[in-house]
Amino acid sequence: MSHWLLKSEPDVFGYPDLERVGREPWNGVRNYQARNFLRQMAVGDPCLFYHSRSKTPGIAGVARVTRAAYPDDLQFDPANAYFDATSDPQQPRWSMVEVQAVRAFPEVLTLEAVRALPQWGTSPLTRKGSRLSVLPVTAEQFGAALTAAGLDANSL
DNA sequence: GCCAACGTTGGC
DNA sequence: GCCAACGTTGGC
Repeated sequence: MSHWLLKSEPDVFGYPDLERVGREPWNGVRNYQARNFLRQMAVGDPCLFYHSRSKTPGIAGVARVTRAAYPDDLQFDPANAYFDATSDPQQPRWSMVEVQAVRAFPEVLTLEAVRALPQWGTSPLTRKGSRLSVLPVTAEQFGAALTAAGLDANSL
């Protein structure tokens, strides 16, 4: 089992939105490195849900992968902002997974608080200028984030 | 293959 | 809203 972190802008789609809808296709990823991570995700993998471009950037909750990578349909919709005219339907370029809300953090674990966790020193998340929107986290990083948020990793 | 220009991300 | 950092594009 692998652990992941997904970034989302709460003004567009925040953790409360995921709780409201239950399951959500994680579409619109248009970065090769992030896409490759999406393709490595397995059903059941836990994900930290991160709020970016927010007044208080940080981890808002835990999600879980409910469907492994499949073609992102937005790439074939000319009316959609994520349309990619050069993607071959026989060999779709972009993938998405489906995720489900698992548990909200009691309060957002701020980026500042994440940076203070020694396990996170090597993560792209805490590196200045990092724009990777889907990234792997170690089990240690995942556990440390849950503990810092006041949750028991075994209670998920 | 290089690299400047551009558009986007994301913390502040 | 600002701007540094980044990934992508396209001229050469």
